[in-house]
Amino acid sequence: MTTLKKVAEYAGVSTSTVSRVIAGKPYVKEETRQRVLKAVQELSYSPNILAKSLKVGRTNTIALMVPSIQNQMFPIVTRGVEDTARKHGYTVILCNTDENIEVEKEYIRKLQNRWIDGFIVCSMLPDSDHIRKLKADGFPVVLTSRYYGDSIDAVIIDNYRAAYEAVSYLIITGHKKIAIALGRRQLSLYQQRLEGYLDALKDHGLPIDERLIMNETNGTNSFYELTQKLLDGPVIPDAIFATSDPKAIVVVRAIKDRGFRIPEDISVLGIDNIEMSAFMEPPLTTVSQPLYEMGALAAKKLIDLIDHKNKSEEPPAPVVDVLETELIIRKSTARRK
Amino acid sequence: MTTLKKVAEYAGVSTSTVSRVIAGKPYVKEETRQRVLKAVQELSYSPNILAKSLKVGRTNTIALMVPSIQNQMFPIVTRGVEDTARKHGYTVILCNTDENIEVEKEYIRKLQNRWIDGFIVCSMLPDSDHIRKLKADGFPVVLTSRYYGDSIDAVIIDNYRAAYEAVSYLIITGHKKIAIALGRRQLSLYQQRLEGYLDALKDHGLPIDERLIMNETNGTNSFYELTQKLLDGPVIPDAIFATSDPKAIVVVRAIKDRGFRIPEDISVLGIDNIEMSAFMEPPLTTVSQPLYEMGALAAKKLIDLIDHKNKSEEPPAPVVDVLETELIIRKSTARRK
DNA sequence: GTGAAAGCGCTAACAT
DNA sequence: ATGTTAGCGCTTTCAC
Repeated sequence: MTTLKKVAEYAGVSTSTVSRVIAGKPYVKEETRQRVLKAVQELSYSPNILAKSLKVGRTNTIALMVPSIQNQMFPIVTRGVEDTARKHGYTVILCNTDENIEVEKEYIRKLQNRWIDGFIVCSMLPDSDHIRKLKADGFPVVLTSRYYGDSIDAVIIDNYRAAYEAVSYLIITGHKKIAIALGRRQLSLYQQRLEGYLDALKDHGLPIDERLIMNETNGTNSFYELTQKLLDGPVIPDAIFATSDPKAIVVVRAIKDRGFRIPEDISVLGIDNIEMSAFMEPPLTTVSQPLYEMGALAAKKLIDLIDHKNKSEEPPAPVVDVLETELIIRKSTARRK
Repeated sequence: MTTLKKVAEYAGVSTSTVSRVIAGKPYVKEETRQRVLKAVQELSYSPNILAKSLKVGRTNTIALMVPSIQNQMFPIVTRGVEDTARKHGYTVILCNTDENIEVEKEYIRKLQNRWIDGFIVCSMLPDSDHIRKLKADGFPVVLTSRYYGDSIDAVIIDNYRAAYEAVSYLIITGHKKIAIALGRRQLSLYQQRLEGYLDALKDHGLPIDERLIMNETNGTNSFYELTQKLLDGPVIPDAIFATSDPKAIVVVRAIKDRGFRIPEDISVLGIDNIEMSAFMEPPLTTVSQPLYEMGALAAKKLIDLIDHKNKSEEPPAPVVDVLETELIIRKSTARRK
């Protein structure tokens, strides 16, 4: 193991000089610099990041907390985070929480202890008070995808509006009985998407039929049964608005397996625009979220927060960034007369 | 910031005693232990992992290197790795290399310096000599998905056999003109899949037609054009064997867009069994890789290597584990008469 | 059983 | 322009 000290001895200088050269600091004679660099080369020295981090009090490492990287939204967000982090010299630790608050707490407990500079949290739950506490303790935190209140920086989309516009589109294209495949209402993003759905119906003078609201019971796959039950029931929808693309996929499967055609009998519309949506049969009409940009911006904001903290500045007031969504019209929806 | 020292002072003992209590070591009077624990509680102390790591020479952190987490294989592998790592008290750093050897090198250079205990590499390229060097330097490394030679521990599948069996299935079910959508041959896994394809044809007395071999030019999407060109040409296949599921998805899209039916006109068969395969239209016949298990086993092996190293034992001879694959028959293939 | 002290490898005043 | 030195917070002999 080559250390700074050995390099210093080898080059016949002090450790501080070597440290200066490594850090690219000024005030080193060119000749000395060359001698040190030669020593570094010959001993193939590379600095111990750990020792440095211990000394300077940060690690250039951030943690990304996601419900599960297997949810197809998050690989894209993750790339946004990682690319941005790498560009700024940061490394990313990946944490899957499986929506389990205990796992989340455990990760925070473990990582907070001075070896993570900040957190990007995609897995925020309404009762994630430990995350609020983290922020309150002055630890850099940025939320994305989900958020609750303005006390923490966040990067999100306008879920209400996304749903409102999606459902309005269905109404304008002639649909009268629009069902919704609704995610867990505890998550505010689904609550908001529900409200967008309800208000769109209301504003266009369509009645709200409780029987058309499918509430997630046991994970995304539960919509398979829920959809089939709906189709077996008294009131058959002419469109289903799925509150996420993975849900739409399950809904589509269920509809086909019951022998209905998409979009001729029933239109399906999702939210997310995950890669797969374009390759389904039929390709899915959906509302695209700028997932990569969300990750990238969240990382950028987090790094800014960390920089502030390093300069011992007061953290700026939290900002919630709302990114634009876009309705992507494909073949899973059709005009009704 | 509460440190060990403060806890010691508060409890009126030495730092070594506190350290012993924290580490759960014996030789501490019960009464003292209680006093220390109380101090820990009241000062809400939690140890600085960084300082500990610097001292003991390891971090309980491993790095996972993947081509891209957006390739749908890798989220599953990643979960296998992360779940296993967490169970053993390890944290995972995620590195996307985009098949770029410079990015890979940069990550290794940065992480190797004593703050990563080991690497799991899914992105190995034939000329990734820096990874061989890593291993040769005594650094714990496990490959998965790809490997080159037996000098490094690895967890893989039998790519030759997977392809051989897949193509044999197509032949047995009556297909005569089987095309292949072949990934970059530099990657041995695709070379092996090609050989499995060729040998299956040979062993069943079918001729090899170069025109039926589509070589990846510019990423997975290049198979869209390649497939369409093939379908426009003189020799129309009755089946296409795609050497990965993402390729199969693109191939299916191209076939449909050219107006052929699957499986009536052309059968399609993939390899991977990513989640999406079951939801395509038609659901994809494919060879499943135990992706989660590969990740989990790779992590387990790596942690074993790390444990060995910690005990300053010689590393055991590398073992290449070959996991079982399984042909999953769905609706994208049909019997020909 | 418990404490004193050395030191992991590095950085950053402070001196010179 | 360069060197000296005091730690960062922890573990771990070695003494007592």
